[in-house]
Amino acid sequence: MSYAIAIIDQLRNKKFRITRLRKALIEELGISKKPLSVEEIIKHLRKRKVIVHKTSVYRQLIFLMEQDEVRKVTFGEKGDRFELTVMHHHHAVCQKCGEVEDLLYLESNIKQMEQTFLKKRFKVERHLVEFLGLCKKCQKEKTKTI
Amino acid sequence: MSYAIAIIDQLRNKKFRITRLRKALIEELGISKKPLSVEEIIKHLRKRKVIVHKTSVYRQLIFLMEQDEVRKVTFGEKGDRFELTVMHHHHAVCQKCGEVEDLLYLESNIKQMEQTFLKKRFKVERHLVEFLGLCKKCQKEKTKTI
DNA sequence: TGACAAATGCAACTCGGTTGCGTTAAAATA
DNA sequence: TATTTTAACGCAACCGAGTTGCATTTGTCA
Repeated sequence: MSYAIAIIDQLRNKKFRITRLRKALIEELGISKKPLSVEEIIKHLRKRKVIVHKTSVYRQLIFLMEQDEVRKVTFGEKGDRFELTVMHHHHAVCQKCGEVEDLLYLESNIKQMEQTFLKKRFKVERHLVEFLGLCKKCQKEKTKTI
Repeated sequence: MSYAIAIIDQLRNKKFRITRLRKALIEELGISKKPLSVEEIIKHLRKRKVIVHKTSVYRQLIFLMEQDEVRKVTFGEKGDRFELTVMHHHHAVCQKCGEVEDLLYLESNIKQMEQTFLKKRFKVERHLVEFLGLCKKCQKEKTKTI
């Protein structure tokens, strides 16, 4: 199931243009199981014959973040990664094979932590909760990590 | 209370040289209440008359990370930040005034989350747990965030 | 279909971080 | 304490993710 159609509709209602890039980018993020780097985005788009300049991708991502449709996440690598806001959750990232697992089962823990802030009167706008390590497979064939 | 002396001693025992920069850097990280950026490190060192090139700071931080005495953390900003491993905990970062509060009271939540991974056989090597938002003070005088 | 602003492509740029190499200074030895 | 060795340093040049300015293209609406 993809969230892309709803997002595109919402943007159209807000009178924003639906360009080839904007549409394809939202669709790609909507079907990706993990947050994507700009490099990955360009590669994926190329596969579906949408050839774009990195500048346009960055500007598009900034636009979508302003509309609160996209969020930046970090796995402690060099570059940033991006995901649809509606798909926001947390990840276990294998440092060797790069496999990403969604951590749906942590949501209650995170909610619980955010309760703590209510008491402290700190208004949480954003959180980073990611776990980096080795997946089951890669623990066996242990070599160098990324 | 500073952790610097113990760390320096340990390095000396491992036959590493204790240079002016190495010593001053460990001491600065040891007295800082928050993880520091390289820019901040250079500024702090300058105040105590230790003038160093950014290259040396980066190399020193890489060395200290290899020795597992220092960790890289990210607050979702441009650059990275660094802290002593023994001081590792999590933070609430105000996006306006930059104030950083240690989240000692989250440790039990994080331990709990890591329990989850034991069941999944995912070996956690590192985690990112940071909360970004507005502190009590800045919520009142609300303007632009960083 | 034409007009117009929004979005795009491209070149040049910024800036955090890295690399190569010649120089300096910790610390072991005499 | 002077001498030797080599780890650590400073500097210049570089790398690459992300940004900016501007001319060109394209989505939308009359």
